[in-house]
Amino acid sequence: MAAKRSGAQGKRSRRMDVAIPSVQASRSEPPLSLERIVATALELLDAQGVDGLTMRRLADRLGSGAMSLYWHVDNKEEVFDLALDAVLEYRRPPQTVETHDWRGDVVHMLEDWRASMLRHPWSAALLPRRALGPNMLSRLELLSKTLSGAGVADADLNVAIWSVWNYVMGATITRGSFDLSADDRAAGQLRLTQLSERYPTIERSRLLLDDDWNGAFRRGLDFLLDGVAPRQ
Amino acid sequence: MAAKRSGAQGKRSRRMDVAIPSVQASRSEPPLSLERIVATALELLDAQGVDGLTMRRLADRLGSGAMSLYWHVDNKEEVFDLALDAVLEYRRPPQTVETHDWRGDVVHMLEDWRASMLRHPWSAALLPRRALGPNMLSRLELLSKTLSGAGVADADLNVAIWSVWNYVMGATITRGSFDLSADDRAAGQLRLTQLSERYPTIERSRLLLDDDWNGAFRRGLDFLLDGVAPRQ
DNA sequence: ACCTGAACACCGTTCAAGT
DNA sequence: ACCTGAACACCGTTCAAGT
Repeated sequence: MAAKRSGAQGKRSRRMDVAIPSVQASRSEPPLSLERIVATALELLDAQGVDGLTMRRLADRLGSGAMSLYWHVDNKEEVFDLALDAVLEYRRPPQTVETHDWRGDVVHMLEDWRASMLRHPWSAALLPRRALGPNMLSRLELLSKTLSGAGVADADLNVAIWSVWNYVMGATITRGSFDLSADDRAAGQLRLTQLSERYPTIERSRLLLDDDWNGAFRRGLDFLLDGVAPRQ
Repeated sequence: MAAKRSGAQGKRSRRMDVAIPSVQASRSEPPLSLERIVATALELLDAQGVDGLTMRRLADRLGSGAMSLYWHVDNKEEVFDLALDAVLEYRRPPQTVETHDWRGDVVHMLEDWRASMLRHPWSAALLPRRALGPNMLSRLELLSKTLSGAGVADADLNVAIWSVWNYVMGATITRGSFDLSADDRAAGQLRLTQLSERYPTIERSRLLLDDDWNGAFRRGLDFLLDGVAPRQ
């Protein structure tokens, strides 16, 4: 609320609106733009994680003053929103033949969603805290349409989607954070071994060292899909 | 690494180690202690959320200087760890008769876990980022033992546990954050309606307005458990 | 239209010092 | 053993001003 100016304005203003800016003084930085800001934010986030993104650092990388960002963007949260939605863009597979393999389609969509987030490990944990951007909505729409086409009744559609959402988000958030600290996990398992009288079962199964994330994801997903929309 | 002193030391030092402290000057604050710090941190987190917890504010509520906390605690992260594990304490149900209803036991454990986190909506999003504390390990141990007793093969145990973990965490994190912003969701659905040519399916099912969280959680969980360990 | 620096009200934590 | 204040190196953002 209380929208200032900016936002959309900043976005369109670069595409030959008024005049072609005189050739940029030698090879100094190109002018600021939403595109450059988002791209650089992604770099920073990938390199330094969520806490690494700072308005000041971001501006620094862009070769501008910290406050210049605020003409293009309302606040730091908007930077997060834009970066997040950039990650979630869905490039549909090259519309091959009409498959009627809805299960395969769904699995593909979900694995692509997960993979997109894992490519930017900060993104999954951010997603549930933010409003759903257009790219995420598109993914949900496509998922919903596919499930619906697969015969899931309208009354069951929301449960199906949220179940799958919960599973994918949980898997990806966990994977994204646990993965960063493989050392911690080894240390954890060690501590577990020392306390093996207290945690015998998970010590024995080496729960904390298990790292077949992809396999576990896929197998759990199959269980869930079996229930959500039984194979025909 | 590089452990200073403190930590465990601070913890035990209050229980009549040296001498009974002279009756606290009138009714001013009791002395600092890990217990008080954690309890107050919980209050602050419940009231203000993750960003609301500040070492300075925490000390303020405790009637001490900001730096006094650092004798009891290594850093802010440790405060989070302690608060988180406090939330996850599991009070087992009054060991009634030996039930052999493993499925009921598992469902109870998972619903209790979810409910514990939802009572402190900041906690779920924190859990995947932190090392697993003793209370969480106990929960996993109990879960593991129960599934194992229900006939899940050792080779499948980790997949089963991580699947369930993923689902519960995803559901709880999502619920915890979406719930805070019911207005946003209504606004989102409104925006969706305006864009209904772009997102017809999820617009029609009113996905963003669905709020039978408990029912959806339970139904999705049943699907998953059916797959993880088929009803005998 | 776009960018800037100074300033404000915050942070977590180190350090040297108090009792 | 326990607590403290001053200080450092940061934050996000407002504001009034520059071009």
